[in-house]
Amino acid sequence: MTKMNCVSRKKKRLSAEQRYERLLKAATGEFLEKGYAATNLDDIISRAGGSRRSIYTHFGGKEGLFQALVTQVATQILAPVRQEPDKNKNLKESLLCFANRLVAALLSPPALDLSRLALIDGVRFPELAKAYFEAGPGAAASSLAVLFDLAMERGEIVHLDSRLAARLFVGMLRDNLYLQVLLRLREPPEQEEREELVSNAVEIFLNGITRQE
Amino acid sequence: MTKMNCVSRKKKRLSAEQRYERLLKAATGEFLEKGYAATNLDDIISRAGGSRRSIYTHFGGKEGLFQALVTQVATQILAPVRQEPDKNKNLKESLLCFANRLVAALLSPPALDLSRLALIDGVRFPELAKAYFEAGPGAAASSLAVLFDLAMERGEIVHLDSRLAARLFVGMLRDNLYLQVLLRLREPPEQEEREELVSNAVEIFLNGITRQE
DNA sequence: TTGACTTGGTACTGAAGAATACCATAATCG
DNA sequence: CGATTATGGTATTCTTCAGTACCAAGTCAA
Repeated sequence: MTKMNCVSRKKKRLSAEQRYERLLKAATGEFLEKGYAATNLDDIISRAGGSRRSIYTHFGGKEGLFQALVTQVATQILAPVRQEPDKNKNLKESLLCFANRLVAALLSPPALDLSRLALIDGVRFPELAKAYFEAGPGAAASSLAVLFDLAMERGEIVHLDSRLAARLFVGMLRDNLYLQVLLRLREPPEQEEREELVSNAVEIFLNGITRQE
Repeated sequence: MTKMNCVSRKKKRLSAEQRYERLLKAATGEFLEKGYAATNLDDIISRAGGSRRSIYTHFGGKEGLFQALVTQVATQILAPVRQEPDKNKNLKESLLCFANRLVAALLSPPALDLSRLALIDGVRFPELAKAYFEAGPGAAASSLAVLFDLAMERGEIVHLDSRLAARLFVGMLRDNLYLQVLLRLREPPEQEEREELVSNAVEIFLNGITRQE
C-alpha cells in the first residue's frame, strides 16, 4: 500500500535487478541482526517489498538467499580490517596505526553482527565461518606478520615466528573488553577507551619483542 | 520399552530427584551441543527417559529447564579457568603455569561448547552471557590482575594498570588459533602446540612489562 | 490494442516442535 | 490390600514458518 498514488492505484513493479538488490539488502539486515534460524522470510519481504515468490525465483529459497550474501557481506564489512599497514613509518607508528584501525573495525556494529553471525551459523554454513576468518582476523594477522618480518630484517625486533606473533597481537586486541561487547554485556567503547586499549597493547607487545642493545 | 523385563513388564520409575537430575544432565548435553533453539525436548526425553510431562512438572517448560542449568553449568565447566595463580613462584613461573592451565581449560571441549552457547544464546538469556563471562574470562583476568599487583609491589614489573594488563594477556591467549577452533575451522591443538602458544605469549608479554635495570 | 509473460499479493500445505490432555500403571499410604 | 497420587507413555492441539499454488494486475512485444 505504500507505493500507490491515491487515485490511480498503480502498484509499481521493480525490475528484476532492483528487486534482487532490495531483497539482498533487506536479507542482509535481517540475517546480521538475528541470525539464520531466527530470521523469517516474511520480515525480509516486508522490508524489501515484493512477494514471497521473488525470493524463490531469484535465490531458490532461504538458504540460497543466505549463501548469496554471506561471502560478499563478510568481505565487504571486514574490508577496513584488511587495510595494509604502512611500511614506511617506524614499527611503533605502524603498529599503533594498524591496531587503532583494527580495533575500530572489529568493534563497529556491522563487524560485531557479522562476528556473531559467523559464530552462530558457522556450524550450518562452514563457508561462512571460513570466509569470516579469512577476510577478517586471518587477513589482519597475515598483514601484521609481514610487518614483523620487515622489522626483523631491519633488526628492530628479536628473531621470532612472525605469524605466531601476529596471531598473538591480534588476539590481544580482541581482549576481554571486546568479548564483553560481543556478548552484549556492555556497549562498544568510545574513541578514548579504544585508544587506551591500543596504546597499552602496543606498548607492552612492542617492548616485549624489541631488540635490547 | 527399554526398561521392561520381558515377562512382567515392570516399568521402573525413578524418584523425583533422580528424574530431575537425569533430565538436567541430558538437557545439559543437548543444549551445549546444539544451542537452545536447535535442541528439541524429544531428544532430551529420549536421553533422560521419562515423559514430556516430567519436564513441565519439574521445570515448567523448555525455558525453565534451560535456565535451571545455565548458571550452574557455566560455573562448573569454567572451574578450571578460575584456579588461583601460585603467588610463591616468581612471576614468570606463575604466569606460565597460569597461562597453561587457562589455555587448556578454554580449549577443552566442554568449555568450547559453553563459549559457543554463551555467544549464541546470550541474546535470549542475558544471565547466561553474564554468568559465562564472570565465571570464565572475567574471573581469570581478575586473578591475574592480583598477580600483577604483587609483582608491581616487588618492583619486578613496571607500573601499569594491572586490570588492563590482565585483560590484554587473557585476550592474547585467546588468539586466532582459539578463534579458529571456536569457529570449528580446525581441531583443538594438542599439548605441544598449546605450549608453543603459551611460552611465546608469556615470553613477549613478560618481557614487555618487566622493569629494565 | 491485444495477447503472452512476469510479478505482486494472498491463501494454502506440510513439517517441526512446544505445550497439553488423557489413560494406564507404578509407587505410596491408610 | 485397596485407594490415592504421581509418573510414564501416547495422542492431540496449537503455533510458527518454509515452500507452493493460484489469481489478478502490471509489463512488454507484436
